[in-house]
Amino acid sequence: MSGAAPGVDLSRFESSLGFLLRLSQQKIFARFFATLGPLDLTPGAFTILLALRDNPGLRQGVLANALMIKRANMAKIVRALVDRGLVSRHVPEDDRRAIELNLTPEGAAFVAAREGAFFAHDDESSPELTDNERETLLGLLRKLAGTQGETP
Amino acid sequence: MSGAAPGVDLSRFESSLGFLLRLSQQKIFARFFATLGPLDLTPGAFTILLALRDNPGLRQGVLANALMIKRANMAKIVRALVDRGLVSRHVPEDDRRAIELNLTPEGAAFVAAREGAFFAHDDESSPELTDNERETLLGLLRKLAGTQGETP
DNA sequence: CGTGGATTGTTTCCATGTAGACAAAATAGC
DNA sequence: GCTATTTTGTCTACATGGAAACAATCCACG
Repeated sequence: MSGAAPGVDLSRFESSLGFLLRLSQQKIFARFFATLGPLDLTPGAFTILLALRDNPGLRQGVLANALMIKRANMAKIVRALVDRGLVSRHVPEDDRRAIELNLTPEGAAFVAAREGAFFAHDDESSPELTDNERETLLGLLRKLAGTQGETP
Repeated sequence: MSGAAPGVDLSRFESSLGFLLRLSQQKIFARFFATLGPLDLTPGAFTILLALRDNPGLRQGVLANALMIKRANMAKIVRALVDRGLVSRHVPEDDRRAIELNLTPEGAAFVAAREGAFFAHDDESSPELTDNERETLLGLLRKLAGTQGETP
């Protein structure tokens, strides 16, 4: 159980989805940071940039819901991205409460320069699994996360 | 994509293991907190109690490694559990640096009173999946997390 | 039209987890 | 035996994410 724990009985957790998800996510993210540290952004922030690349003008709250990021936290991350000149804000005429987000030219360049490494690393992030197993896992996670079947 | 995000194109992430793991874990944990809030402990801390129930006298660092919790954080959680009277510490004679952990009688009662609800909730935590799919997912996550095949 | 309720993003405070530094103890190597 | 290195747990400073409260704005309803 948890490869590095000889002699520790964690068998009770082997059927716990919550536990296994946490462990798996931790493992994948640790690999991310070990390899892509120089990305200069957390995976979450980079995901936001990617989402804006594909969805220009998206409202902040809509993006937060889509990525399951809380509004308070999204405000902070967006603030940081704006301060870095990667994202720009615009208040739409039809809703003075809202904020629409776009990548700046610098933001677009930032994403273009790093996207390849980001996804290449993700593709190689599960050497424990065969390609077939990985695809199966992705499919099940999509279903669990509610991402399956929706199209833009 | 992410059921609640009509009109947002997140298709680029549908093959991202890191993203899907984070989303899934978030979803499962949100369900945990919504249902088992009165558990009075984070899932992680409860997991520690369960692990100690099954592994009495385990060394703190060994437990931290097994559960992929950083030493600094483990020290804090254990401190809190000790302060609550759920866990006791003992310095072993053969290594004065180390600390062995055990459940107190209160700790054991705490676990016994809540374990059923904890795992029952976990068993019901993925209504999006069939039983078969859930078993497949568990198997793949065990493989990914490196928990497969090891026995006490 | 006016009011109550809902929505949107922000801020502050809090909780949780980590990096790095440290001291004490144990181990490895000569 | 001695010294350098590693291990173990703790503490501090920091980072990250969330809850709650709030103001501004929008919407629903009478």
